[in-house]
Amino acid sequence: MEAAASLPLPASRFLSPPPHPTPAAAACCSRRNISCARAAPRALEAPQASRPPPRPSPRRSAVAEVKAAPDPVAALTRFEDVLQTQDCNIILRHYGETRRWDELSKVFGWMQEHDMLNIASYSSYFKFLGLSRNPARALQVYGAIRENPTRIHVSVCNSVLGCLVKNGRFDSSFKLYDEMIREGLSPDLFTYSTLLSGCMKLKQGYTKALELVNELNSRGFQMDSVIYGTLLAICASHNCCEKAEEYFQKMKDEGHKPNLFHYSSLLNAYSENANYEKADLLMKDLRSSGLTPNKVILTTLLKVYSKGGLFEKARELLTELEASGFAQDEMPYCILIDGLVKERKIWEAMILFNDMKEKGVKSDGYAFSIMISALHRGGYREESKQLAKEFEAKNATYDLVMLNTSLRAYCSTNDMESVMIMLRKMDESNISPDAITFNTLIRYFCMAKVYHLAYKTIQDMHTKGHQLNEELCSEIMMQLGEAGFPSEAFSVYNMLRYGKRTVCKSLHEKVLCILVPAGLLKDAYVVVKDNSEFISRRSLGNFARSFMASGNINLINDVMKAVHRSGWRISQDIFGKAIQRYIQKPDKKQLLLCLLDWMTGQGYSVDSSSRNLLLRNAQLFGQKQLIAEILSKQQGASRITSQRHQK
DNA sequence: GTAGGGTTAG
Repeated sequence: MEAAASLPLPASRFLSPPPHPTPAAAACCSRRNISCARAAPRALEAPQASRPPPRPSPRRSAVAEVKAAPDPVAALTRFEDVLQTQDCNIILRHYGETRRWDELSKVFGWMQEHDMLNIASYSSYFKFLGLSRNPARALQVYGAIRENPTRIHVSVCNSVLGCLVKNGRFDSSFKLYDEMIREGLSPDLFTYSTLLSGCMKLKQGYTKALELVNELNSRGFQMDSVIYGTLLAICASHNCCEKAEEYFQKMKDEGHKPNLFHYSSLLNAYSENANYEKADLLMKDLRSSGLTPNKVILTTLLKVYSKGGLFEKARELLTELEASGFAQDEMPYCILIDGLVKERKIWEAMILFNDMKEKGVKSDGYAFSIMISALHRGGYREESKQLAKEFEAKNATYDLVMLNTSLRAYCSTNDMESVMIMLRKMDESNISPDAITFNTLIRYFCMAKVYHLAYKTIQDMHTKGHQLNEELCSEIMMQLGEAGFPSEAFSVYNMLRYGKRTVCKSLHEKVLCILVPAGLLKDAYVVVKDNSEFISRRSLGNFARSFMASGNINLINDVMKAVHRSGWRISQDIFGKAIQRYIQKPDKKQLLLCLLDWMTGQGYSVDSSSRNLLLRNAQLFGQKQLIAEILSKQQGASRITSQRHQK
C-alpha cells in the first residue's frame, strides 16, 4: 500500500480539481460501506443552470480509469486505496462482458492477492470462465477456496457447476455436486436447472433428470417454467414423447404459460416419431394461446412433415417459410432434402438442392454433406465426388463432418491427391480426426493395397484412444500377414486384443496362422497361452511342432503345458521333437528331467524311438541311472492309464 | 450489476 502511494503517479490523476465529496469523506463513507454517490445529497439541491455538472465520485472514476487502462493490474494498484471489493467486481465483470479473458484473469488474480474477493467475485469469475471455455481453471480456483461458507455458497456452487456443464463436463459436474452436498450446500432451483441442462446431451440423461426432479421435489421445491423448459428439451432429445406431453400438460395445469421454446421442444419431440397429427393440434393450441409461430417453430414443423414422408405438405410449408423470409439459410432445405434422401427420392432431393443454390441460399456444408453422402450411398460415386469438388471450390472452411464426407467421396473414387488435400486441410484447420475419419482412411488404404499406410493409420487411431473396428482391422491383419509383415499383423492383433471390447474368438487362430509360418514363435506362444481354448487342434499341433523344432528351448516345457491345458492330448511326435532338441543341448538336462516328470504326472509316455534315443544319449547327461528310472516309471504309469482308457 | 434453462440441418 505504502509502496503504491509513493509511486511517481501522473499528477493529473490525483491533482484534478477537488473531488466532491472530499477523499476523506469518501474513505469514511466507503469504510461504512455506504455508496458515496448516494450519500451526497446533490440530487436534492436544485440544479442551477450555472452550476457545473456533478463530478463522479473517486471510486467511480477509478473504476472508469481501470476499465480504460491498457494495463488493468497497474491501474488497480494505483487505485488500491480507493477501490473496494464491489468496485473491483464491476471491473471484473467489465472484462468478462467484453470477453477480454486475459485481463479478466489478471484482475481476478490481483483481487485474490489483495484479499478483495467476495461471493460475487467468485460467482462472476466462474461464469466467465465457463464462457471462455476454461473449466479447468474454475475447478482449480474453486478447489483453492478454504472457507467452507464460501465453498458451499449457493451462487458460488451454481456458477462452478454451470461452468462445467457449459463445457460438456457433465460427469464431473454431477460428482462435484455430490461433494458440495456432503460439504453442506443447500441447493436451489438454479442449481437444479443448471444440472438438468447437463442431462440434455447425456446418454442416460432422462434417467438422471428424473433423479434430479425427485430430489428437488423432496426438498419441497416447486418446478418453475425454466425447469419445465429444460425437462421438455431433455424429453425431446431422449425420444420420450409421451413424457414431454405429460410435462407440458402438468406445467399448464400448474398455471405456467408455455412460451415458444416450450412449444418447439414438444414439437421436436413429435418430430422424432413423425407424429404430424399431434403436431397440427399443437400448432392450433399455440395460435389460440396468442403466440405467433416463429422461424424455429415452422422449421421444426417442417421436420415433422419431412420425417413423416408428407412431402407435399412439407413443400407447401417451405414455400410459406420462403415467403416469410424464414428460408434465408439452408436449414429448412436441409430438413426436406434429408427427408427425401431417406425415402430414397434422391433425384427429387437433388432438384431441391439445385433450386436452393439457384435461389442464392448459401450452404455452410450441411446441404452439401447430405447430398454427397446420399449420392455415395446410392452408388453414384463420381457425382458424389463432383459435389465434393464443387464445395471445395466454393468454400474455404470445413468442419469435421464435411471433411469426413468429402474424404469418403475422394477415397471411394480412388482420388489420392484429393485425399491428401483433405488431410492437409484437416491439419491446417486444427481439426482432430475422429473414428469415422480413421476408418475411412484405413478402408481406403486397404483397398488401395497400401498396407503399411493402413497399419500406420490403425496405430494412430489406437494411440489417440479410438475403438478400432474389429472386422476391418482383422482384415488388414490378414493382409499384412500375406504381404509379409507378420510383426505388424501381430501388433494389430494386440491393439484389438487389448482394446476395451472382447474380440471375436476366431481372431486368435487367424493371427496364430500368420505367426507360426513366419517363425514368430514366442509371439505365437503368447497367443496360445491365453487363448488355447479358442484354437483348433490342427493349428495347435502346427504351432507345437514348429515350436519344438525351432522355438526357444527354455520355453519348451511351458509350451507343452499350455497346449495340454487346452484339453488336447499331445501327440507322440511332438514329444519326440522336444527330446531331440534337448539331446542337442545337454546343458538343459534339468529341463528335460522336468519334462519327463511332468509327462509321468499327466499320464504321457515317450514312444519307443524317443526312449531309445534317450537311453543311447543318457551318458551325455551324466544321469543314465536317473533317466532309466524315470522312463520305466513312465511306462508303468502309462500302461495303467491306457488300460483305464481301454476300459 | 452473484448464480439458471430451453427450439431447427449433415
